[in-house]
Amino acid sequence: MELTTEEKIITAARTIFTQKGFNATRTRDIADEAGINLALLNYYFRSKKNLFRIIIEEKFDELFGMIEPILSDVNVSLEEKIEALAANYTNLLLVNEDLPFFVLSELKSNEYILEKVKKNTRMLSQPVIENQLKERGFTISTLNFIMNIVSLILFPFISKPLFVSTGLVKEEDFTNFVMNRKQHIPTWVMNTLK
Amino acid sequence: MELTTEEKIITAARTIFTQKGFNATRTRDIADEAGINLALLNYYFRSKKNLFRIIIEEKFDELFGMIEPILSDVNVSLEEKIEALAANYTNLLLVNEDLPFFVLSELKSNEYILEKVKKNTRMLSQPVIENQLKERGFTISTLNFIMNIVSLILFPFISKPLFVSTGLVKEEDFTNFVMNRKQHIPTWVMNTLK
DNA sequence: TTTTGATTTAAACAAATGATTAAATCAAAA
DNA sequence: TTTTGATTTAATCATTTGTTTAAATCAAAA
Repeated sequence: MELTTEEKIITAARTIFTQKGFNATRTRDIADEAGINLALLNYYFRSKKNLFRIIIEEKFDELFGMIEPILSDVNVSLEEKIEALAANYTNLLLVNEDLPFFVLSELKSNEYILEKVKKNTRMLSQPVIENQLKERGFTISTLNFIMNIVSLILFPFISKPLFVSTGLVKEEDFTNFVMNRKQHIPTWVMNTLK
Repeated sequence: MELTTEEKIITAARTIFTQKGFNATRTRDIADEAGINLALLNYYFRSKKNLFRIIIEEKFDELFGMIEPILSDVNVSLEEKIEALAANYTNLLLVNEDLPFFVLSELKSNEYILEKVKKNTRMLSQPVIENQLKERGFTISTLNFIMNIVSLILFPFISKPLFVSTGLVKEEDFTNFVMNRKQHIPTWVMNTLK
């Protein structure tokens, strides 16, 4: 591998921060995972918090970057929007299972992230959706529509530890489970509109 | 107030543990919240972990205690089951907003809770639901049926910080938002079955 | 009142942990 | 080869935090 020390640290930080969150992460664990000396972490990134910002920014964009472009496109029908969201998110989260929990968790405890959300809050795709719902004669509120879509897509990933530990879903079946849901969610959501 | 020292500590622990989780909670914060000396906490409960067990056990039962009796009752129709779950959970969580996130979070990091889940895993109301779905000619899998209900009910509480910080939901509207959803969820879920 | 055991307090300990320091090493430029 | 600046290391520091200790206080029994 041809990673610089800096890249090794970031890679390790990404792994451990997303797994354990900011507070539960030890700088020593990052150093070990990266195979470097502890002091190097502070030498390159000044502080744990600084390093964390890089990761959370990256993860945040991964999770929320796609939703706005899809929802606000007037040329994409409601059906196509749900399909695109279900497909893209499921694929993303299957290789990044900790992502939703991580972001929601840090949002609760991290001042900095709250600010970031508020800035990027042109999540105002609402008008477009509102129009499309009205045009088709659907009476559901835009907020409920969005909440339902996001719930059905994200919640299985957030609650996976619960469902696996109860035995309701087997670890090895989880991928198939969400891949299958991905295909049903558009129908389910459209059916709620009638 | 007529609380014993022991009760004051438990009350304080409940507040702080559910808000911050096990790791982020400081025994000193519990002591302060309870208005007692730090050493009393160990005098009465031996350790932080011990105190935590009492709280998590309690909260765990609150969150999962109701689901099994409702789902496994053969005399309760599918519609009534969804209604009961939506109503009971919404009411419970409105006065306990941190509960779902807290339990899911601790489930990920707490060995002890995993064991507790596995024991109480006679969450095998599956056969009853499976029958009721089959009888009515619905082809959705039992697992998807349960996952959809739970997602639609719980996710708004888990994602509240996100939706509030984006401005999609105003803090003061949240109660109305979920009270309104509570009434729609049974219809939405039944519509996914067609 | 005296005694006894439970309760409470202030102080301190030990381990964990983020950060810093000073010295060692290395690689490129002169 | 020597020099210079970047990189890396081992050791240490300071703070936080769960827990313990020893003494003080209090309330009930004798």
